[in-house]
Parts: sequence; structure tokens; C-alpha cells
Amino acid sequence: MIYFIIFTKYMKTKKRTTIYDIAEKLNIAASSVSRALSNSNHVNEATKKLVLKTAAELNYKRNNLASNLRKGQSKTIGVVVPFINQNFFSNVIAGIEEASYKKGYNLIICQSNELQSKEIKCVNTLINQHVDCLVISLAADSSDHKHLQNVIDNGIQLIQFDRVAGELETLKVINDNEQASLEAVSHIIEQGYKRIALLEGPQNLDIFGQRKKGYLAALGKYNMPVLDELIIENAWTKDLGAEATRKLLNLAEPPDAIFASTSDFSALGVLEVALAMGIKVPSELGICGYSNEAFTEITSPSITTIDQFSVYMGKTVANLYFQEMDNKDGTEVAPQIISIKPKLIVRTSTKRNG
Amino acid sequence: MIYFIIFTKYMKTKKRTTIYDIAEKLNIAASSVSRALSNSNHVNEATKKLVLKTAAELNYKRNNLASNLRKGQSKTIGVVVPFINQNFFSNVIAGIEEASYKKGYNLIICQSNELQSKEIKCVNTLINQHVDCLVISLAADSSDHKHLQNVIDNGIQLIQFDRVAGELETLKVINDNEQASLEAVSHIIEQGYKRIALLEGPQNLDIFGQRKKGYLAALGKYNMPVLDELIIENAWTKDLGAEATRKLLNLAEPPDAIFASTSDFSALGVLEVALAMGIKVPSELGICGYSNEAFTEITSPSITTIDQFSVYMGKTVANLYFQEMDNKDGTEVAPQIISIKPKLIVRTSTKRNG
DNA sequence: TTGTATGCGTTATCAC
DNA sequence: GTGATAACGCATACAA
Repeated sequence: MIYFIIFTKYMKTKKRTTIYDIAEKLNIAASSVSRALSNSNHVNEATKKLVLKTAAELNYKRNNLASNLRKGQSKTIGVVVPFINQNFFSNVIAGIEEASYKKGYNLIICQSNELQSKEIKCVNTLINQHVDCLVISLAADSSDHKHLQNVIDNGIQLIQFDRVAGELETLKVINDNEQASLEAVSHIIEQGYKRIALLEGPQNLDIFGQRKKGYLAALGKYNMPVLDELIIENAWTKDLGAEATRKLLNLAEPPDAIFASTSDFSALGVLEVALAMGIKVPSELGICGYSNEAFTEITSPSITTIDQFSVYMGKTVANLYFQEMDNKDGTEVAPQIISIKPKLIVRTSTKRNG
Repeated sequence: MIYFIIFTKYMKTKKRTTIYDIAEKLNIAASSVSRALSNSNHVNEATKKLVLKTAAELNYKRNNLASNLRKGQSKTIGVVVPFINQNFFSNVIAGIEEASYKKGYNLIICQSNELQSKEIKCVNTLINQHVDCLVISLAADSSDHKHLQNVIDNGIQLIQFDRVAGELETLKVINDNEQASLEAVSHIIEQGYKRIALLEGPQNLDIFGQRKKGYLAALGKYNMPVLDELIIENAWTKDLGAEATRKLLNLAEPPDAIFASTSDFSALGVLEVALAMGIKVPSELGICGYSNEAFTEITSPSITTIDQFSVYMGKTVANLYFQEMDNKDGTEVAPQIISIKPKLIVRTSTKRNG
């Protein structure tokens, strides 16, 4: 046991083999080794093979720190999201990872915990790390965006997704939230619901504003009045959704449908309160969520929701960056904004006819 | 618009400010700037303040590539998991991130997609990136572990979690799967179930072997026979769980309880098939899953399961590394293996009495 | 095709 | 306390 510890200690401080070690062993110049290792075509095939062979023997691993420092790039993409372990974000990250991996890029991941203060620190860390590209979805309380401007000023490609700062001219990948919202509420109206409540999220985030716009547009389209008492601010967690529902259902004229535009968690809160109050879903109350979380399929009744194609969104983000890179010397200008059309998934919780 | 493009182009190639720029502006040596920036106590307070001030003015960001190259460390932890967007893993990662962030460490994340071939590539990439520590949970088809030995040989601290290679002497953070399994099956037996089936996972992964051991131990403890026909191999997805359930429930003597030791998804498959076949849960069939996925609380009936404290597990992993670092010169030896005791969460799907 | 020399941006080791 | 200088490991311009 003791020996093992000593052994690891030794290994830990062991110098790794470098191109100089290989060069020395082969009696050639380090530059030749470097060329062979980077598969340059200015090397003799024979020496290339020899280098590769001894590199393997000596268990050589390139030091990317040095390589990247020299090349002035890091082949690394930084990602900042509110929480890594939220379905939507972990899916987007999985998508980014998949696309990046194919191109030989690595991901450095940070979570802002929905706090602008931490978001700023994360962004600065990633700038320090010399990431080539920084991908971010803003924290809920993110108000000013100096730290993002800072990213651009440091020559780092900035890509925003989902929760974006509209006024910043960067590459963006977003959902067409307004359209999705419009479709969802239209569907609800077509199912014969008359008084449709809206649970809205923090309006400083564009996405929630857009979803509200879609809601209003749908009401307008069908000549239905906008009733302020049916619009509840900041109901974007399960608990807040539940609380809002209790309030709504106790109104003199309660709603007959609730669109939890913020999230499926909020919709779940709605469902649980409704069932607890003995209100039948969907016959007496229609419910629609947002995000297509896995559980919406499992609840009874299952919950109508909107799928955001999150993994695809991640791939799109990464590929947007690579496309931009390919294009950086060309004259063609990549589209600044890619909008992904979400899909309404109609389930039992809003099916009143048919 | 054109101007904007040109502007970004310019910014992209702009040289960042370095310590030399600050030194030049202040007419002092770069080394002094470095000292001031790293808050050394061998610098005059006045110059330190001056340096910090102009650094802020010039929007200086330290180049960690250079810094880390020089210091021979990267302040970076590499993480390899089968899938980033699986609840358990994303929670562990969130935990690692939280603890690492506090210590000023960054995370580089890769997913193996349950493929040893990709796992090997990920590991090599992380070695190249000079991560200080590599955290891994093995891919399902991971059989030999040369690539992990390679990590150790390169002087990188290796920590395995959850799905570990038992024979490799590394730091490990695991769940006490056997104990948890034993408790779960004991609970099922105490509820009066007599024929308890087991859905097991790939036995080349230790964790599934341990869960089976716990199952067998519980049967032994209560003097119940082990019935081979009730043990189904490789039923670790929702679909495979469903398939296994159809087979089991069509036996001449079907089970009256199913322990989906592999995952809650598998348990969900069991539940859906049972309900579709008109079998009452829990009165006619008891069901227990594994992992405490969010949805287990929501199904009807809710599913009994085992909580693995995944976020806590992540924090433990990170802190184990930091503790090991603090200790590396000391004589004290950190525990090689940390075992976290999972918690049985009894829900409706196994409540037959009381 | 190969070798020499230099620099990427820091930090550490010397002197002073 | 400060400055000059070397070194971390690699990639490339240039010379041979």
C-alpha cells in the first residue's frame, strides 16, 4: 500500500515526454518531430513513421497548452448556462458536445446559477482560458451586458442561445417563441376554451416577452378580450405555478384553461392543484406547458406542451460557429440569427373535442 | 452592417493586452506586473495598486494558457460520462462544477456515448489538455482499462465514480449499491410480496453486479428461494423493461413484484405494461426502480425508488480531489474509496400494507 | 526535406 | 522591492 502511494507520487511529478525527448532519441531536430506529429507534408515519410513509432513507445502526449499558446487558439468552446442539470440545458450541451467533438473541439462548462454575478465570473474565467468561442444562455437576473461586450472585445466569437440579449449584435440561436406560443394558444381556443390564463416568466428575458406576445396575438386573432386578471407574473417554477393556480381558480370568474408559458414544471404545479381541488382536466380546465420535459408524457392526464428540439439546438449552435470560422475570410456573411421553430405537442390535458 | 462585420474582423485579430503592455505603460518590468497581478507580497503596495488600475483600464485578461504552461498545471478537471443529458450524470456534473468553481477550477466535459472507443478518445484528449484531474464513469461496454492506466501514467489524478473498474487502484466515489438493493428488496418482502423478479443491467459493470448481490442477499435473509426464471438480464431501458415485464407476467407463475435494479426508466416500462395489462399496482404487482428520477414522484401510482444523492456525489468527487491535493506532501493517506449510502424512497408502487 | 532560431505570455530564479 | 533573464512545450519562418 505504502509502495503504491509512493509510486503515484513519483508518477505525479514525472516529467512527460516532449518532442525534444523524441528528437534526442532519434537524433533529429525537434522541429522535424513537430512536423511529423502534425502530419505536415514537408517531412520524409520514413522519418514520419519513425517519429510516430517512437512517440507511441514513449507514450508521448502533445501538450495542448503549449501548442495552443503557440498557435494562438485553444480549440475550446466555453459554455455558460444557468444550470447544467436542467433538462433543456443539458440537452443543448449534449448537442454542442456532439458537434464539437467531431471537429476536435473541447467544451468548458460553467453554470451561472441564474445569478448575473456568477455569470460575470464565469465569462471572465472563460476569457482567461482563451476559449475560441463562448456560448451563453443568460441568467434570469441578467440585466446589463458589459461582460458580453467584453467577450467580443477580446476577440472571442460570442454566440447566444435561447435566452438572448436582443440588443447585442451577436450570432444567436433561438426558438421562435412567439410563433410557438401563438400556435399553442390558438389550439387551446380551437378546443373551445374561453377564458385562457397566462403564467408568464421574468419579462427582462426576451423569451418570456415573446411568449406573451404570442399569447396576445392568438387572443387578437380570435377576437378574444385580454383579461389582466388572468395574466400572472413570474410563475415559472412548480411552486409558483401552483400558487398562481390557486389564485386563478378562486376568482369569481376562473379561467377554463391555463397556459404555463414558462415551463412544464409550472404546468405540473397547475395540474396538481387542479386535481387536488377536484377540477377535471381537460374537461373543466385545459393545461399547456412549455419545453416537453420527459414527465409531461407520463402525468395523468398527459400534458400538452411545446418541444424546443434542444439537442438539435445545441448542434446548431456549434455548427454555426464552425460555419462562421470557415467563412471568416470570405465575403459571404453568415446569418446573424437562426430561429428554430418549436413544435406543439398536443396531449390529453387540452383535448376537449375529438 | 458591413461596418459591423469589418469591426468584428478587426477585433478578432486584435492582439490582447499582455503584462508587457502594462509594464511598458508604467515603465516598470514585466516581472513586477506579474507579481502585482498574482498578488505576491514581494511588491510595493503602491505599484500593486497602480498595476491593478491600469490592468483594468487596458482590459487586461491573463492568458491562462501561458500561465498554466509555465506553472505546469491547468487548474482544470476533465469529466467523462456516458451521456451529459442523463439526469444522474448531469446532477453529478452540477455538483462537481459547484465545488470546483469555488476552488477556481474549470471543467472540461466529454461524453462517451456508452462507447469504449469514444471513451478512449475522450480520455486521450483530456490528457492532451493537461487536466489536473480526470473524473470518469465508465461506458457500458468498457472492458479493458489501459486508457485509464494511461491517465495515471501521465501523472494525472484519476477518480472514478459510480461505474468504476474495481481492479484499478484509484480514488473512487460509489454508491453502496448492494446495501441499497438489500434494503429495497427487504422492504418489498416485508410488504408481503412473495415472488420478486429482478431486472438486471450489464454485468460487466460492477454496479449492476452489486445490485444483484443485494437482491440475492435479501432473498437469503428471508429464506426465500432464488428463481432463475424471475431474473431478467439486460433490461435497463424503458423498452427493455417493458419487454421483460411482458415476458414475466405471462409466466405460468408470474411475479408479484418487480425490482428494476437498473433504472427508473426500466421501472416506468414495467408500470406502463402492467397498467396496460389491467394489473393493479401495487396490490397485484409491486414495482421498485432505481435513481429517483423526477418523474417517479409524478406517475400514478408513484414509484418506489432509490435516491443516489447525485449532486452530493459530484461535490464529493471534487472535494476528494482537493483533499488529495492538500495532502499530497503529507503522510496521511486519503481513503481510496468513498461510499455514499443511497436512500430508499418508499412510494405508492410498493405499499401493500398500511 | 531538415535544422536553426525565435516567440507565444507567463512565472520563477536570480541578482541588485 | 525591483529588473533582467530563462524556461514551460510547441510551431513556424527562414536558412541550408
